[in-house]
Amino acid sequence: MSETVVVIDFETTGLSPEQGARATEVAAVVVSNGAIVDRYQSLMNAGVRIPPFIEALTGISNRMVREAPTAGTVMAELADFIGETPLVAHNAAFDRKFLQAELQRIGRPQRATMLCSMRMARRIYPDAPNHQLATLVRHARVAETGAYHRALADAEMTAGLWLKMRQKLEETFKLPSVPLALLDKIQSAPCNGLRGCVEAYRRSCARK
DNA sequence: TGCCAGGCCCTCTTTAGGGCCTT
Repeated sequence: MSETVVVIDFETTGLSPEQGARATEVAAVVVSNGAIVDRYQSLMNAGVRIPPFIEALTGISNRMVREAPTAGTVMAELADFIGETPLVAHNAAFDRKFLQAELQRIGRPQRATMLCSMRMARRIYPDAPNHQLATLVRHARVAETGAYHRALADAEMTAGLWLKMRQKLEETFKLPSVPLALLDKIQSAPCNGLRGCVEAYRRSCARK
């Protein structure tokens, strides 16, 4: 039994909302008891032009977005979908700033916590060639569910990676479960502090 | 094609610099 999380992924027109970048697509998948149990995905029309480089990167064209629901409509649906469930994203700092910026535009502050699968992977797979999502998916033998740089496929593969990392922690340290509180401590500790985090967690459990 | 930002992380470090990662 593991706590439910929502894995989220944004495709955007650039790297920073403060520089005018907007979301073009979002996906969120609910992960519960070791599997994806629900999905949300939508392109969104924020009324901005997608640069050619981003069109080539994601395959999301200006024409596709023109025919999509407005960003406000999609973000309201997304906010209802995720509620206050803890979130996970690959390089969460990136998705967090777009989630906050887009929700702020519709007056829906985001309260859920967000864990980072990339920070977690740096601690659990320190020997991976690098910690890009695509590399980690291959390294951890996660099923590839679609094209990279599309929101639903990236969210699903991040969810798969998340489940593999939890499984590896359980097997390596003989843990009956891996609570989010422990994962939060692991991702906040130094990269070489994984074992120390787990041992501290064991001691805290033994005292209870 | 890859710059734009910014937080994380390592090291030839901590009074800093540069690579990684996301689009």
